[in-house]
Amino acid sequence: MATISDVAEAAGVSTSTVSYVLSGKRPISAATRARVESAIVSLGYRPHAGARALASSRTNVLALVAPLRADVNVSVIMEFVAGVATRARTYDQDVLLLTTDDVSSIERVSSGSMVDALLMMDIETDDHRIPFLVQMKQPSVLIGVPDAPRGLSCVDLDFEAAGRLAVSHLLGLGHTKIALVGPTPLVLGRHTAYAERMLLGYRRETEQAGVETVIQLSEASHPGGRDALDAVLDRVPGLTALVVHNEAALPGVMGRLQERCLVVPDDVSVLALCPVTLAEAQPVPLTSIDIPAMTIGRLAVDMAMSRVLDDGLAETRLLTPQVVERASTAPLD
Amino acid sequence: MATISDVAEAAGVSTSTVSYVLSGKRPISAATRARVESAIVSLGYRPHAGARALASSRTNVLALVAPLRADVNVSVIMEFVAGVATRARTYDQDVLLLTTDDVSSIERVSSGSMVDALLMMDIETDDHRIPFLVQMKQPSVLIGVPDAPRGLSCVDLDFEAAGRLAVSHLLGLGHTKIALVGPTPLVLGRHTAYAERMLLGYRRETEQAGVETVIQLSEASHPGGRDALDAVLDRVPGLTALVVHNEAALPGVMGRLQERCLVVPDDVSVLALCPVTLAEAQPVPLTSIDIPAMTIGRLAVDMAMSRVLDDGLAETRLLTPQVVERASTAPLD
DNA sequence: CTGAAAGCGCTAACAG
DNA sequence: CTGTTAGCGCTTTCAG
Repeated sequence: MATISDVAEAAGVSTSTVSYVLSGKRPISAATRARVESAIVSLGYRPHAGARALASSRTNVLALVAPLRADVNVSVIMEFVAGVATRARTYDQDVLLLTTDDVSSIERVSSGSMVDALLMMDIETDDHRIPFLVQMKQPSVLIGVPDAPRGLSCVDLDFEAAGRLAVSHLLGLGHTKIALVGPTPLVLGRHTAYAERMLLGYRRETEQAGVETVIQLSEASHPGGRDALDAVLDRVPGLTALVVHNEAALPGVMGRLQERCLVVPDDVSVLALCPVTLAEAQPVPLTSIDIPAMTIGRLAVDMAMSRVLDDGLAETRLLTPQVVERASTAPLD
Repeated sequence: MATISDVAEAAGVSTSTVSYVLSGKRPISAATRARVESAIVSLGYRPHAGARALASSRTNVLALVAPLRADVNVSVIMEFVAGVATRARTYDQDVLLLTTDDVSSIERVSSGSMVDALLMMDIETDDHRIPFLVQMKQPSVLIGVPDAPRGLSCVDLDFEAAGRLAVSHLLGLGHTKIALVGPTPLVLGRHTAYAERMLLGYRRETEQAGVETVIQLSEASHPGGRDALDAVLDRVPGLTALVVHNEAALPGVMGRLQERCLVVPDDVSVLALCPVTLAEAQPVPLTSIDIPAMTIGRLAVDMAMSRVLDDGLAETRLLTPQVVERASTAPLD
């Protein structure tokens, strides 16, 4: 492998000049630049990442902490990851993937100076990793909003608003016998922030409107969705509308509705909280509140890089949810 | 951050001793080791990854090239990634995720000495990246088998055998009116290796048995699966068995069968080629040939590390497919 | 606008 | 069993 000295020699300049040509951190005459650049090309020179990191304390790598739980919304995670990875490249950053949520991985990459910043998914309301993130030398961005961000940057869909919006949208259509098919007990058991916030919004809006409702947790699987629907129909006689916040259970819920000869939206309206791709892929295109995972991933990178590059401030950004009407909701009679 | 000199000073030894305590590359007396280790702990010392990479030309990072295409088997990819990430940690390696399949990323991480080895998914029969992988200084492992591996390591399920096995299993049950719902035209259009190999096996086995069959490509979506099933039923009057090699279309196929009042397995047997988790999550648990994505991911890491550590030889490993009987297949009358 | 040279923190000869 | 020291390849003062 060619080194910076090889390039310098070939171009008849010093190594620092080569370095500055590469970084653009000081003016270089056109002639010199040209010679250096052609030397770089002809030698196939690439800077050594480790050497660069050592000298500059910048790694050009972002850590993404993404627990790959089989039980949860695989497609959402994938979208996040895609958004992060793509956006990272626009800052000339690569992505180091950490799939465990234990603190040791975080400490390793942080203390080992392996990354410039950390992005963390699957945030819990009282996340045990936060104290570590707070005292790291690298900035971090939470994808999800804990109860106490402690000065960390956060970004997410406003899930509380989404919960409210789901309810108010159905109320607006005249439905009052409504229920929620929610996340798996596991997700809630971990106090996953987005799930709790959505429930909170859902509850507040129903209470405020004075309508009774039922919240049915569901396993994240086809059979789980079927069972959840059966339970809901048992618990809410005369049900006319359903909110579903559980991607994996969605097909089961929809399938079971059909089996029970309940036509969507004539008999039951369904509003899903899930990525558009999923909403559109159902047998009946679903009215939905989108989870803009790709966008959130991109924003997370932007926020991280603003802190890395410009020493920007921490902030919390909540994206406003929106209902997109498709074929699964209708006014009550 | 504490450096190795800080530790050496605190322990009253030289930096090389600290280094050797850490690497275990030469014997250290128990007493010295103890002092060094306690110094490490009390200072919270962590070696600087860049400095280490520079001095040792080992990064302890593996690159995973995993194009995150929305159209394809999201759950399979996730399993791979999980298998790779988990196994990597047992070798004290981290995982750098590359989500584009262009050559420049590969060159960047390779020439920049960012990684110790590369794992590459989504291999095509005549993959344009192979020439680059061949001349890299780091070893690489293909997850998938191209036509000409050119001395690279490969690992995958034996998809040709899987295609044959799917056919022979159904023939063994007495079915002769069989069809295949295959991958999306896009996947085949890219000449994705696993898809072509499966088709090859499927074709060979049917030809050899002298049975006619139909191969129906399908979009990777619920509606895609529905359409594919309709097309198949059109094209094969009296169909009694179906092989499905398209995870995302599976729910659509199954749903449409039910809509058309075709009972599985009484009227139509279904054999799926997909991860177990998916096969078990269907309304009717599917007889399937498992795609052991997690295992393949683990093996890929093992193969890569054997080349990194022991300078092992390149090899191609094909996992033998197996049918697991569940509720979706039955003998013909 | 360019060069010289001092590190960045660690590993691995080499020397004892 | 341990210490000394020469790099690894790059960035960035400091000097001109």
